Amino acid sequence: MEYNFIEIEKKWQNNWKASKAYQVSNDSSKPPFYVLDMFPYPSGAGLHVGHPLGYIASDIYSRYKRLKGFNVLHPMGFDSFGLPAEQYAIETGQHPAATTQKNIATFKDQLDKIGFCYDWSREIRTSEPDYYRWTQWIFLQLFKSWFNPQSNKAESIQTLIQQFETSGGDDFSAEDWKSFSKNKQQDILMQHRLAFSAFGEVNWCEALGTVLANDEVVNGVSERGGHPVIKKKMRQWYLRITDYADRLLEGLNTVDFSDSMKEMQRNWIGKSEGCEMDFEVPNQTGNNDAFKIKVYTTRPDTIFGVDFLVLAPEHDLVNQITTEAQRGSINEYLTYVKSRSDRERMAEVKQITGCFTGAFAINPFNGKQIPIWIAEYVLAGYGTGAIMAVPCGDQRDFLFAQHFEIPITNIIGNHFDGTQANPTKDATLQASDFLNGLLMKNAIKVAIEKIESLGIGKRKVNFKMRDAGFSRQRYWGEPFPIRWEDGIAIASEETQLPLELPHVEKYGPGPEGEGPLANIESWKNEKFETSTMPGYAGSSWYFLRYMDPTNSSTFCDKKVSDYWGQVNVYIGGTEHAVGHLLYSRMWTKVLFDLGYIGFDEPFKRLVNQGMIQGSSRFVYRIKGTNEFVSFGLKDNYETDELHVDVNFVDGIELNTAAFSNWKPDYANARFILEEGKYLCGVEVEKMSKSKFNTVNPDDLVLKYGADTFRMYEMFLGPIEQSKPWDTKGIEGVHRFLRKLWRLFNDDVKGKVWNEENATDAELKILHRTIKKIESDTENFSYNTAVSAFMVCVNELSDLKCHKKTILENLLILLMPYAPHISEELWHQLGHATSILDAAYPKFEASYLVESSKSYPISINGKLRTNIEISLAAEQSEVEQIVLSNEVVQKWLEGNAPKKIIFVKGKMVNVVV
RNA sequence: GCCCAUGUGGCGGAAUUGGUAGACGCAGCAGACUCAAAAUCUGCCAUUCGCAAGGGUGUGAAGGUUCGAUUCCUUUCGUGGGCACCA
Repeated sequence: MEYNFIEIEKKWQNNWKASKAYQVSNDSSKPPFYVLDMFPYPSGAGLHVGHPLGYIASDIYSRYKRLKGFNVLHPMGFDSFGLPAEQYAIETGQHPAATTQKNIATFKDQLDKIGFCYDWSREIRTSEPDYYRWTQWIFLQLFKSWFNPQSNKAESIQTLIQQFETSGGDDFSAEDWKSFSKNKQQDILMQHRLAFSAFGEVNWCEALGTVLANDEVVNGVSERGGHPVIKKKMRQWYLRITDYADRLLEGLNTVDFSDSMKEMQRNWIGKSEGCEMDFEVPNQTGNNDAFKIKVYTTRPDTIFGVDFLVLAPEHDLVNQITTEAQRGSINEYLTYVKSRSDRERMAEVKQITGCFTGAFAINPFNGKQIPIWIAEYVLAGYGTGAIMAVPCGDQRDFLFAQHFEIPITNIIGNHFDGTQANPTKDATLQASDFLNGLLMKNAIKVAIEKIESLGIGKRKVNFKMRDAGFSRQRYWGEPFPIRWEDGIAIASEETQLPLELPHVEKYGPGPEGEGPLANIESWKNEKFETSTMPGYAGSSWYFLRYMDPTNSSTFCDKKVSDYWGQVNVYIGGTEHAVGHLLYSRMWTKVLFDLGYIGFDEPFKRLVNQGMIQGSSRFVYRIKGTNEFVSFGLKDNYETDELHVDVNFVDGIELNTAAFSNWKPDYANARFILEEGKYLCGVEVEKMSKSKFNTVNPDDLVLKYGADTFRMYEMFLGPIEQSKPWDTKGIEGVHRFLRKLWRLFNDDVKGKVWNEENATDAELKILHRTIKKIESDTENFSYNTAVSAFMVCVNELSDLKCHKKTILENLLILLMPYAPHISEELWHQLGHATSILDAAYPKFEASYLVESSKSYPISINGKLRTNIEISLAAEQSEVEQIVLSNEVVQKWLEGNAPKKIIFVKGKMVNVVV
């Protein structure tokens, strides 16, 4: 009987489906365990081999936990709002709802073939009204809440109103508050709401009449059409995530994420401590009102080394302080900056740009006049948008000063050599008045105290993180349940939700860059907000909905979320390190503060999967011809590099016949070969349809079966590591499964397994495997687990062990990895119930006890021989054995050893 | 530019806390079985010197700590991911 994986996999997939084997109840005596995948965006390209990497890992873990006696929640759904579907709609006229529907069907079909244990009865789609009704509801909670710094948590906006009514606010009294107009009151409240509206900059493309995503902007022009793109201020919604900055930092101490992941989040939040300080700018028009420029610095200790101030080009005061003489150049510079993205502005430090405003500020400590410049390396969004530049202590300031020939003041003596800045805090200050003689790091505190006592500034904690933009001028997203009346945002009634996305025929932008919803008359008449929510809205809370997916009275019953609790293990790519993970952490904290859930961190443990990259192949067409030249000869010609479908290439050798048949253009292609072959160029890059480097899992499942595919993906390498896909090697895993099969069945003789008693040697193999698989599975070290299965089956085959007592335990260990073949063989062994709920084998250490070990013997750290020594032997005994050894004596050359290092159970090193 | 990760045979990778570098698999080579092929099985497989025994070198590069470094430290180069409107 042969291993017919096609039949076996179909049989058990149908069987599990019919018996609802993967349906999970919210009511169980077993302890709960929640294993979650980052749900996919259902792109039109379908699933490629990169997607299942994390899904297989989580599937293995879920199945393993189920064997260990847990009630495992393992759901899947779709993040189905998003830009690509809309772009596709603009190009083809097909409604995003229709294409999304179709793409999801394809995804589900592909996922099912791999044999995942998802409870599909809990599937969610963020673009369904039943789902986004609750996204809108949570948005309203954010809108109706503020962050109370006293209680350090979100509270109803009503408590703030009460506070204003009884004791007023920062700069107004209770009486003032009551006298304010309704609009003014609402404006003030808006400055505290967790979801708020304000003006912010967007990428605006005049030619296309629309706002563009950063992705759609390439080198400062639109990807479509290559039109210029500038910054434009528009009214936008934001989430006040900065109020949660400290709690987002603290929360990292309570979760099990990798250190690098925590580091990335900490850096993103970017907490820094320093101070704000005012620099006066005498008003040149003779008015006595001087301007004040507020700078933020983390290095107030360097105050006597300030040689110039730099403002962000967008800074409010730029226009007012610029002198007439400089106005022309400043305007020119502003135009240049408008065309540059933040990224470009920070990245190209080699190219130093800036412009002098003509104005001078006064250093409050020594009265020195310092020139004020504007430069693109200062960003308006961070700090106060103005910095004090200290060239001797900051390399960027140093290069700027050098480039524009601004004289440099040295405040650290010979710690500064005039050729580069010294950014350390370990130098002793000189020429710094009251700070003279202090170490810089100690001077920071002294300087801040002085600044505060002089009343020219104050201590200030700053965050790099900015409030999160929450508006998109798009169609395919959640509508805001907000109407605008006389400039006041009015929340929809919660009972009126969902506010359904209206059907449109055209997806073009509305007037003035508004979203497509602005083109719908009824929508405008109702005064509804015309932008929609961003992609991360739906994904910020979906893990809660899986717990209680069909509840129509609340987003998730508190009793249910209390039962499941936090996601125990969350698996997904590092590309979400900062965006999605921070947003969902914030939403969870808000829902916790408001009492809707009982935990304030969503994910207890995070496992990052690496990205599977594509390995692209290139051919080289000689310019203006239909002739293709092999890789090694391409430098002799002028060529165009073209992606070629990786499926036409064996290694790097092109199948020229298949290539010619690929596209009509290539039908008459001619080839210049090297050594009779056409060789392709190779590059590792993102797996993408447009690069023709995608590999479809369906083909592999068809050819080798789902079990082989699952194990091969895990065998590729550590789960968290990125690696290019290579199908070579899958044969080895397939051979392993066939070898396993032959322990039970012979192709000719049929059944070969028996009920004999196991020998010690066989039990040793089994228990070593149990131990290894259990710890590897817990640690997500699946590549070594697969290897351990191979070793086990190799050894059992060598011993000709066909014993049921050994094999049935092996099957349970293997089930999470290769469920179909395990279930089939399990039943062949005579079991009537499913292997899905078998009991995990228990490891017995007694089978592995050894009495002696072959110790490696090194001379001066170099391995020279091995000696079998009892594990009970102590140092003196071991020394005796080692020194009498022939090989050791040869290396000693008659000398006595200096030292003998003996690590029990490990090794011996003789130092000569 | 900044942040994070990463670099080991022809290839994917393994190596517990600093303790035998190259497990397992792919590819390759030689052989067995076969009319033949597939499948399967056996052996070899970092590099270099050597008939062999045995020795030298070797974990991106250069230094350092240590009896001992793929592992720890410093410097440096390459590659991948992220950088706020892709998801």
